[in-house]
Amino acid sequence: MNLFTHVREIVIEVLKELSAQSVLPTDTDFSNITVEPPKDSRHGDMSTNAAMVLSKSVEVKPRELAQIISEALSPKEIISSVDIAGPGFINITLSNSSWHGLLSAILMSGVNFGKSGMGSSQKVNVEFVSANPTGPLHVGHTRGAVFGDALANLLAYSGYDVTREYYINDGGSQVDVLARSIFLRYQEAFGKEVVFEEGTYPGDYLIPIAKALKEKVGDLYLNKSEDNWLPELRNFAVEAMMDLIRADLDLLGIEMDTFFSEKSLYGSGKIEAALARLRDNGLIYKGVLEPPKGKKADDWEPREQTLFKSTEHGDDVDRPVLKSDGSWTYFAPDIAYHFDKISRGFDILIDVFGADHGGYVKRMKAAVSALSSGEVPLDIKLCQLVKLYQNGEPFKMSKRAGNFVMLRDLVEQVGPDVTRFVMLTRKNDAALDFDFQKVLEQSRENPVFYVQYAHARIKSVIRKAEALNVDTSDDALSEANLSSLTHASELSLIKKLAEWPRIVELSARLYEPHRLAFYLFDLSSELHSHWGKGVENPHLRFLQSDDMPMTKSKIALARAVSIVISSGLAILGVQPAEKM
RNA sequence: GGCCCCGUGGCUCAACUGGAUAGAGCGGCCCCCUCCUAAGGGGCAGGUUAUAGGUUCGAAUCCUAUCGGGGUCACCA
Repeated sequence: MNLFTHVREIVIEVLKELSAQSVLPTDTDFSNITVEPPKDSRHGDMSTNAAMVLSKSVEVKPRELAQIISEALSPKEIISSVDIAGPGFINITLSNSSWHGLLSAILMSGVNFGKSGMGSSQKVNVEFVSANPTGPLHVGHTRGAVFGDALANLLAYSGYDVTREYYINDGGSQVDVLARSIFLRYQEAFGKEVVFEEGTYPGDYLIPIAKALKEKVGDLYLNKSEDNWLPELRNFAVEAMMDLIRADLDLLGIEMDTFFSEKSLYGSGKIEAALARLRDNGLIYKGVLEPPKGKKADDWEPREQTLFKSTEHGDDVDRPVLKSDGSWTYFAPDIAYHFDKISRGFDILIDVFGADHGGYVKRMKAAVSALSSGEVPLDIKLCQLVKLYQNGEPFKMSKRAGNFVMLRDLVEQVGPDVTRFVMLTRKNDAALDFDFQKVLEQSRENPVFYVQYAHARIKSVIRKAEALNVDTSDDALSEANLSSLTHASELSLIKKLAEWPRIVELSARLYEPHRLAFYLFDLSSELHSHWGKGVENPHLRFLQSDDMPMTKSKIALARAVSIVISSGLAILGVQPAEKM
């Protein structure tokens, strides 16, 4: 139940009546008309831009048109007053009873309040994390993991049929490197001295993997040359790495629906099929690329390659799909992978990439556009880098020294809730500063605790109400006498709750889950503020020990707030606190 | 040099994709536990939204240029 869309319908209805009366042209376009909460609550409950949007087409000054519209609007039942302000805003104040009706509706729909059919069961594929299977996840992957998961939750909540997917890059030469690195650790496990040269992975995490290998095969590979063990070790290594990665994701409560192997594309004919599709559209040709402009490219030399004409679909230059030696580039299987997603029948594709893959966006979109004849939209959400700080100092991570901060370390220290919430309290395309020490030492100042505390306060007060024999089931509460909730502070809490469905819808439409985190913070702030007023004014406390019907009404309000907080936290993947 | 992202109080970030007097948190200063959880509440100070033009009823938001910061640039994945 979204009160804002409801009121918007009323506004549109009124406008249609006006065009029937020839005040407005019959072909007027109403699509730009919005009904929103005004920034300043003194302007009323809802505000519409209708007069300003339409004034030009009818050649009437905005304020005059606003006058006409507002007169037609005022008799409507749920509206208590209409004002005109500023350049032509029509400000609407709803009757208290309509707010009470909303509160009752929230209690009756419970966790379903805010869910919508907006997605109309369209199939969405959200691909995220997709880290190379060469080691455990580190902090850099965490943001994309949390973002993708929250986005998937949000879309599912909004009526989409969501698949979470992980693309395993197990086809390339980095897997050879991994296998060789494990082989070194394997030799080490037999007491051999080994040297980790440039181009190997020296990380400690391979030691237990090598031990497991030793237990499994004994000294079978020990003094053998590479061609005896490389293929087997590749598989062994990737499986071991994926176990690590799955365990890391599990720490954050993330569960993928599909793991898609790059390697499975080779030899399946799928790469050939995808490229054939492009070729049929005249988008594959042999040619020589220009050297990158302005960039010093000492080692650049003209080279004939097989190219995808991605420029026809918005890219800046055409992209090679075959290397000059005739083998696939990385791009080729990725094209096939996305073609596979399309042929699995997804209506919408979303890729969550790290910012370092920004240069990859245009070509991927070009490929999907070409392969689906523009039918399947691909949205790529880039998560900017996470800059780690320790005591305000930038924390250096070095690949060479192997001192990456691992996802596991992070989650074990600050917990999954803080990790998730903090990562989501930022727009995905803005860089994120994450101060280890700050989150650890000043955890009480962290927004996640603020929200959880609000929830815990409500739970506490509900427990006390139950001790006073108040029936706190949602059914009972929805039948409470809500009309006794007339204080401005109580009403503004209800009004904040009314925004929930539209925040969900907005966030889902823009693929911006961070908006939910900010909303929850605002709602919690409203709750804490209301709570604080109870100090001065005992009539505002939730528990009125000498007036049980009144207590029940106020508990109904508290319960509605907790419903929305827990729905919101569930989308973000954060636990609501019962007690603190 | 090309492309992508960012630039908003001392610091970290919002701002409902063009709306009204640009909002929060932290830090600073001042108040509030005889009271449902003070991990909280109330108040004060702090802004020419990097700069310069443009578009229009109206710009932090869109366009152009400039300046800063980050990312990325064919035979790696």
